[in-house]
Amino acid sequence: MPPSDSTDQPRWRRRKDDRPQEIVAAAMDVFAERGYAAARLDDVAHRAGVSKGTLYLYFASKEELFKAVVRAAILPNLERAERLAEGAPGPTMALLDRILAMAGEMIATSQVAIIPKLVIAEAGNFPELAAFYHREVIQRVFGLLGGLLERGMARGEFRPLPIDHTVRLIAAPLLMSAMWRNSFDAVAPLDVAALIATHRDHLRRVLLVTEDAP
Amino acid sequence: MPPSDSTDQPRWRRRKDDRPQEIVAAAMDVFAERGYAAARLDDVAHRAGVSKGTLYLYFASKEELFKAVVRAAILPNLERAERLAEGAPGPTMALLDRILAMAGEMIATSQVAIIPKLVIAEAGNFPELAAFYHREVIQRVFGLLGGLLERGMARGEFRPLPIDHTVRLIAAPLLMSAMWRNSFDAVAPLDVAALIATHRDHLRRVLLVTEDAP
Amino acid sequence: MPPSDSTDQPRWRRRKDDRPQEIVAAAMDVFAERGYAAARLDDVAHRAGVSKGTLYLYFASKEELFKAVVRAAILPNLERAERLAEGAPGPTMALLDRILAMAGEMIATSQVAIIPKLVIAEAGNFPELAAFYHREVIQRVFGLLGGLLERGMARGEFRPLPIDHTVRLIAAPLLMSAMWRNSFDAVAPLDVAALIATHRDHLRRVLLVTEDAP
Amino acid sequence: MPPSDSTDQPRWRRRKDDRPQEIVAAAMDVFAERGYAAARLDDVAHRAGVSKGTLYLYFASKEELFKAVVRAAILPNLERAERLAEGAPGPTMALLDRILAMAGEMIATSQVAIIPKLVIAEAGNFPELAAFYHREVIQRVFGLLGGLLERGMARGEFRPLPIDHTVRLIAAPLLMSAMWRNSFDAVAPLDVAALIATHRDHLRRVLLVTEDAP
DNA sequence: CATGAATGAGTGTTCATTCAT
DNA sequence: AATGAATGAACACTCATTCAT
Repeated sequence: MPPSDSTDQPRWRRRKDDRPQEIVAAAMDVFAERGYAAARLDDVAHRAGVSKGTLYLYFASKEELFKAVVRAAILPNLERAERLAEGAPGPTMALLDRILAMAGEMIATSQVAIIPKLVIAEAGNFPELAAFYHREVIQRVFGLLGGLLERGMARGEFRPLPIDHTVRLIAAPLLMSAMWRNSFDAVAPLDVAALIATHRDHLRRVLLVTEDAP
Repeated sequence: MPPSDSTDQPRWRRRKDDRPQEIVAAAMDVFAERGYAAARLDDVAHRAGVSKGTLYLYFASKEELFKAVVRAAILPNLERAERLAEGAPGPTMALLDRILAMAGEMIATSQVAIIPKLVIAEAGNFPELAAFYHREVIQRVFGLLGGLLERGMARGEFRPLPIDHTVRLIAAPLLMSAMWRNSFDAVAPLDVAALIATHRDHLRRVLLVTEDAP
Repeated sequence: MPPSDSTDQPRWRRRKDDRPQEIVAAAMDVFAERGYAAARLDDVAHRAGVSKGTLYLYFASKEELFKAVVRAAILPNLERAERLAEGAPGPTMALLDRILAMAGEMIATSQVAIIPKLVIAEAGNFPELAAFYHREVIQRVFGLLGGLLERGMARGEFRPLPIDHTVRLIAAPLLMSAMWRNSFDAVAPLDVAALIATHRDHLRRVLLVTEDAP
Repeated sequence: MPPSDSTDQPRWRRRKDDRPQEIVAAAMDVFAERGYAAARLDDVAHRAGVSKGTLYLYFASKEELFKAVVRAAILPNLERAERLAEGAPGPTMALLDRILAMAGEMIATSQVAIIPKLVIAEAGNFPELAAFYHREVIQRVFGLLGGLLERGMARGEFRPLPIDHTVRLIAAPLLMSAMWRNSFDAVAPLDVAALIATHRDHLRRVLLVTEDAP
């Protein structure tokens, strides 16, 4: 038996404050792999290293756990993006570039890209969740992008365009990438960064006034 | 009771050849409402007006029924779109406009827009279905759009652009619309046609060589 | 292997119409042994010779099954007693004797005496059941006895007494016997018939006018 | 911080000797409301103002706690009744009246009337408890009443009657009242005192020799 | 072909009990 | 003594699938 190093903790070590996050992380894995309905709480518990009963100390039901996963995954990233966009100086297109790049990297490398797929898949069964996601996530993303567009137009950088539709058209390839990564990537992997780069090039032509008459 | 001859048809004659299609139609409704996992075959049978056992005369399992729904919903529309694109004369952008309009209308009005959501949601649980859908649907859609792009470039109508990425960027708003319609439309309805129209305007700037220097 | 006789039926023999009654009978046994909460539907199913799922073909929940048990056990006996009391001629005390004897025998020999105990035990958890039982059973029993009392008084056989209380005092020893049989009989068996006989003797002194001055 | 001396009492001094009684009192409430099986120890702990673990410092299991509730509720009242009956002078019927009145008031106003219902409901699951209750409660109640009957007969006040049955017939309305109060009182409240008063009137006719020939 | 009664494995949830602190 | 986080066995209920008719 090898000696245990100094960080060794008895396996019953109570880490009460970390538990909810550990459970949420495990749940995200399982929901990501199986979808909401097919995910088994047994698996979540096992992956979190706790018993099934422990789940219910922190989350009242599978549905509540699901909502916690959505919140935990989305909100920090959203806040990061909003901070990025808020006080920044310089050309608006550069800001938009940075936002797109950040989103692209997140989609390419992190688990959170699974969330929209999960929410969309279960929107019919959990209308309340759909409303929450629309209000707390989609509206904020759209508001963020819409603010950039308005800023660009106000500064004469962007052509006048219908904000609402353009925002959706900016976001659509991100959504598609997130979906693809969690559905068809095993069949045909997607180079998200490259796709987003081309998206950015296209957006330049669509948005910038200076592109019009080179 | 006299024996009936062989041509005798009971007046409650079941249109036995229509059964599978009726079942598939009912299944599409139910899958659309609940998602694959939460859909109950009881409901499918009831909506199709048959018994649960009858389902198994035509489909070996829930999974096979699901695949049949996907095939039945997608392939006819896909063939229609391919026919539209194939032999047509005239400017490529006009062709693309027609394809987009057709897709937009389908998304706005028909049930089939639910399919991508279902496939994406269950891709993890049914990798074979994901592969099938990628091969038989996505590849063909991408091939269709890619062919148009190549045609446009060959005729000097379109600027040279990376085919593969551009195809995805053309398709992304369609996917987003399909998703939205089946997830958040109850919360915030989407005017698909208008969104696609703006998309078309943007594409004009991105694709057409003549837009560059008016 | 001994030859099976002519009544032998394949074990999958469907006896669709009998199923609910078989299940109710099994459930009565299990509820009687364990009480409502401690009764396991697995046991009920096993005792009824069906699978657990089959229970749910006929009863929507454990609670509904419980109500069905109560109804099935009580109502036939109640109707029998009411028929006994209704059209009968002769002295009222003789009628009352017959009712008491019948009740005593039922308590002594049949399963149904378990029902009041079950209902009383669960009245707090199922107020609706309590209301049903009060309305459909207790009120009818009290009405039956009250009718006899009124008849006896009208005919000058019985002394004038407060109907409502007297009815309860007539019923109380029956209830006690039913409770005892299903609680303490293993510890100290009760001779229900003898107790009821003494009860009848006491009632004679209480009720009859002719006993007063022999 | 100065060291406290040995007589120092923290101001939050727990009355540690009262703990078990507080727990028993809380448990009685919860058992009364829900029945044994449906009662949650969480609720008991919460109502007693202690943690769930503390329960197990004083009671080895839910079953032991249940027995403690039964003992605590019944024995003091029983002793009170026995003291009432023992040394008293005067007519036996007056004594019996007082016993009945005391029992009636207890049933009408106190929690303890819930106990017989609980014991009877769980007698099947806890035969040992049933035996204990029969031995320590029922036998003593019957002994108490039987002693009164014997005294009355010995003094020529009461007619000769079978002690054992008559005791049960005296007790039955009390049991019924206790049951009713905890089952159907919400549906149809019972005036226990009035019922017991009528019971007393009936008993007078049954028991007293002088009533026979006024 | 068609039925629908029957199955039984599977899962979310509860709660008495334990035990490290 | 007291806590309360953690456990895990237990159970009601669901539903895809089967099969005798």
